[in-house]
Amino acid sequence: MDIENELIQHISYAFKSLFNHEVSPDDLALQPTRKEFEGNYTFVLFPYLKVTRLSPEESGKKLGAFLQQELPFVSGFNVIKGFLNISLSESHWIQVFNDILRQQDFGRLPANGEKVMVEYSSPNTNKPLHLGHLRNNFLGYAVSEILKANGYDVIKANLVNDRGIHICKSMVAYQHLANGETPESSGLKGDHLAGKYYVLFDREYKRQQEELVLAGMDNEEAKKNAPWMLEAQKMLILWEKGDPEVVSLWKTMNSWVYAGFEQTYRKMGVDFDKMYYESDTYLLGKDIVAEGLEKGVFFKKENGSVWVDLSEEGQDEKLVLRGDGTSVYITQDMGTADLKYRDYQISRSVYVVGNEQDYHFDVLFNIMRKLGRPYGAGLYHLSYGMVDLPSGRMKSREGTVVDADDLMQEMVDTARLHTQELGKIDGFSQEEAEALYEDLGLGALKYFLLKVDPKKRMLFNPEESIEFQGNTGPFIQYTHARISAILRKADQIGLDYTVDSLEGLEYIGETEKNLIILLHDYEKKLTTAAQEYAPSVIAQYLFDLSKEYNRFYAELPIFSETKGQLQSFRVALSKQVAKTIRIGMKLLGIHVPEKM
RNA sequence: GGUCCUGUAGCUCAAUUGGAUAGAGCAACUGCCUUCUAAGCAGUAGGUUUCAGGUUCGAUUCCUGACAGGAUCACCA
Repeated sequence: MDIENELIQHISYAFKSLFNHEVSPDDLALQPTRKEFEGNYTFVLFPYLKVTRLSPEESGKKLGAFLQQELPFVSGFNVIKGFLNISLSESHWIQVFNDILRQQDFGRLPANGEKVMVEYSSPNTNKPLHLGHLRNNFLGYAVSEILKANGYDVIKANLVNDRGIHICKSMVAYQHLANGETPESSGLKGDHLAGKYYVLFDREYKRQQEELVLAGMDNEEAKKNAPWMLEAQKMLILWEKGDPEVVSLWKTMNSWVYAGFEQTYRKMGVDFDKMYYESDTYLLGKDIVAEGLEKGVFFKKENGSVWVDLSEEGQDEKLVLRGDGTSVYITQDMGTADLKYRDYQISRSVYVVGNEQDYHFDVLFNIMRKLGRPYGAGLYHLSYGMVDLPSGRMKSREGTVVDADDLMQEMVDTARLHTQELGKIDGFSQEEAEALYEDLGLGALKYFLLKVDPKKRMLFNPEESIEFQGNTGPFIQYTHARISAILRKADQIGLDYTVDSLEGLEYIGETEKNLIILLHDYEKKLTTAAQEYAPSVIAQYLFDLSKEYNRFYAELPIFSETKGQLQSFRVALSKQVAKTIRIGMKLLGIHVPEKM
C-alpha cells in the first residue's frame, strides 16, 4: 500500500482508539510539509479539536506518538501551532527509491478499459495554421498522451472544416485572380496559397462594399449585395448540388491545403488516428432533430423551425433546425457526437476548442444529455484561452496573425544561433546539429504554450523571443543532457549502478531525499494531469524536478565520491531522474537530447 | 444590457483545491567554471494577492457588491 494511504489509515485508527471517534480515511488528507519545517507529511489538526477536546499541541503529540509507535517507517514528528509534521525514516525513502527502480512500467498506469476520443486541431481549409492552433494542437496531443499513460484507450480525432461559405470565398478569389497558380508554380505551400486568396477575397469584398455605399446603399445591404459575396453564396449552393466544376476546384484546392497541413503537422509532431470531414458530416443530425421532437425534448414553432428549451439548465431556447429545414452549426455537431460514438463506443469525448465556444458546447452537451445519450456524462469541453499579442487579439484581416510555420522556423533558427554562440556543437555531425536545433526550438515553443493552465488566456510577445533559460523547455532538456553525460561516463568506467549494487546503502542527504520524494510524486501528478486535462501539471512538475536535480548536481560530487554505495546511488538516482524527465517530456511531445 | 471567464512581484506564470512567513522564471544587483555540460548553482531586492464587505480557528482560494480586461448571447460557422 502507498505510504500516504497507510498514514491516513492509521490516523483514522488513532481517532478511534485514542478518542473513540470514527473518521473515515476518505475525509482525511495529508499535505507535503513546507520546506521550512522538519518533516515529510503534515496533518492539519484544527478541524479535529472538537473531537480531541485537547489543545492543538496535545492533540498533535498524542496522534504523533501513536503513529510513531504503530508504524515502523515513522521516524519522528513535531507539532507547531496546529500542524502535525510527520517524518519518515531515511531507510524508508531508500526503500521507496529501490521500489521505483524495480518498477518496470514506471510512469504508465495499467489499462482501465475506458475508451476516450480527443478531438483537436480542427482546422479550416481556407487558411494556414497560426499561433492559436499551435496551442490547440500541442494541448490536444499532450492531453491524449497523458490519458494514454493513465490507462485510457485514446483515439485522437481531427474534424476538418472543409466546406462552407468561407471556403467558397477563397475559391471565388482564386477563380478571378489566380491565372491557374499552383503551389508548384508559385513555390507557395498549399495552405498558404489558399490563405492568400482568402485575404484577397476580403480585400476586394471590402472595396466592393465601399463602392456600393458610395452609390447610396446602406452598410447592411452593401454587405449582402457585394458581387463577390453573391458569387460565393451561389458557389456554395452549386457545391451542395455537386456541380462538377465547383467540386473539382474545391477538391484541387483542398488537396493543396492538406499537403501543406501534413507538412505543418509533421513539424509540430502531432498525429491523428481518425480524420472527420465536415463535407461528410454537415448533413448529419436531422434524424436527431426528429427523435428529439418525438421524445418531446424539442418543439416546433409556427414557421416550422425546431427549438430546444434549456431554461431548466439556466439557458435560453436554442434553435436546432431552421424553418426551411436546413441545418445550423449545432445540428451537425449533434450528429457528429453520435457518429463518434457509433464509430468507437467511447465513454468519454473530449473537445479541444477555444473558450469562445464555451456557450455552444454547454448547449450541445445539455442537449445530448437531455436526449439520454450513454456518453452524455463523458462529454467534456477542454476550453482553452486565446493567445493574445501585446496589441490584443490576433486578427487575420489586419495581418497580425502569427503564422505557425514561421514561428516554428524562427524558434529553430533562434536555437541554432543560441547553441552556436555557446559553442556547444563540438563533435556533432551536420544532421545531429540540425536535429538538436529542432528539438530545442520546438521544445522551447511547446513548453512555453503548455506550462500555462489551459483555461487561462496567455500573452505572446513576438518582440521578445521565447526564453531558453529559467522555467523553459531547454532548461529541462539541458538537465537531461547533463545526466546523459554522467551515464555515459559511468558506463565507460564500468560502474555498477543497478538496484542490487545499492544493497546496504544507509545514509542519503537532504537533496537526494527531496529528489526521491519528487520521483515518488510523479504518478500522482500524472493522475492529476489526466483528471484536470492539464498538461501544465506535468510541465510544472518537470521544472521542479529539474531544478532540484541541478541543485544536487552542483552540491554533490559523483565520480570523486568514495563512501559506501553513494557513488552508485547517485548515478542510479540521476538515471531515474533522466528517465522521468524523458517520459514526462514525451507526454508533452517534447524530445530530450543526449547532448547539447 | 444578460451570462461566462480572468485579475497574484516591473513582466510571464505557480500556489497540492480552505492551511503555517504567498512561491518560481525573466529583467536588476552580488558571488561561483583548473573537479561529472555555467542553457547551471547560491544569494540580495521586489507583494495591502484589483478594491470593499462577509463566512471561520484560518481566505489568493468560498459568498455578496464594486472596478478593470476578455469572450459570448444570430434561422453565421
